[in-house]
Amino acid sequence: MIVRLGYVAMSTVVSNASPSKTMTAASFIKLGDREAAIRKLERIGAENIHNSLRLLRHNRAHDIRLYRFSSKLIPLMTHELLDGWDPIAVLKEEFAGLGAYVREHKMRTSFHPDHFTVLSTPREEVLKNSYKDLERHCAMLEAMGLNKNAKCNIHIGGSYGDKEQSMERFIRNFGGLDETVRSRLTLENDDKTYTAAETLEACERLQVPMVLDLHHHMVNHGGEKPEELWPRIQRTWEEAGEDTEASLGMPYLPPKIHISSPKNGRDARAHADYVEAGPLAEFLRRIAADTPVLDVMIEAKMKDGALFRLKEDLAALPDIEAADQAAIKLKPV
DNA sequence: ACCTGTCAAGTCTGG
DNA sequence: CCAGACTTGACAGGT
Repeated sequence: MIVRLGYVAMSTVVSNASPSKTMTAASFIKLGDREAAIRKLERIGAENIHNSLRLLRHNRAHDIRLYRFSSKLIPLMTHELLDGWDPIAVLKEEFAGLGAYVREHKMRTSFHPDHFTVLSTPREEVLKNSYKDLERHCAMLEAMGLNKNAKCNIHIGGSYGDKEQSMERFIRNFGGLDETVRSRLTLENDDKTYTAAETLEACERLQVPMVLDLHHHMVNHGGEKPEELWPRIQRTWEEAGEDTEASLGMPYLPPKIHISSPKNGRDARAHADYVEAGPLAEFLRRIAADTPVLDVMIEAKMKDGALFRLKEDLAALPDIEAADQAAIKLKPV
């Protein structure tokens, strides 16, 4: 089994390369001149895209093919103050340049809109904003010229005192999305409400691939072992790829999981600086026989710094070896 | 250069 | 019905 490692948004290795610089609504208003303030937002957006490209070059140099873009690329993109503003059209060239690099090097990229995007919500306003946010994220991927292999990952959302009913509402609201958006989504189990087994059921009903978060599963589960759910999770990925040979250099779109380690015993949900190799290696061994390629997204405070350390720690185990700077393979035992 | 409070957005809990 | 916690990187304003 080949395991490819990736990281999220920012680097702790490359300095001054934030892809998430922002502007507050208060300072937008304070500037007074609306047109000037909008130009400033666009400059920040262009800089964030430029830094994202710098990070992709860094990734390329270190064999990292898996990367999640920052959801804060364009500040205040869906804020009501900026109604009528179309930053994606304005930054068309910048987005196209970023996407061209992704395609040239056959990288796998994604977005993860933050927790304000909630399709299980009973509130009309929240749903409307969630639709808008998802549409904008997909529009950015379109502007990059990336096909359906570039996904948008979200959670099911809140339970509002009735988990089953909220799940049904999620399914209904999901159906209200445009097909072009739906076909880019993945669903991830969360650390408080919907477990991996429950998320998997939604994925099977909606025919959406599932991203298994092993850390979330550890703190929120119904007693199932992740390897027991794995064959079904893997099946949700079977139809998810598009033209993968040309765009990713792979025969299919590999399943993806998230990994992080608890910060400490007291707050088991918080993310630690680095990722412990042991528990991940244990899971990998259990699924290795039936999983030729797995993509693992690292969610640790030290970002790519944690990636390199994890790769070294994994490669030091007797049944694992390095495949390159950012991937490992499990030797058959 | 460094420190601290604040920030667009949502949900949950407790009062 | 409302305040505060949750959580993250970065701003804003201070020293």
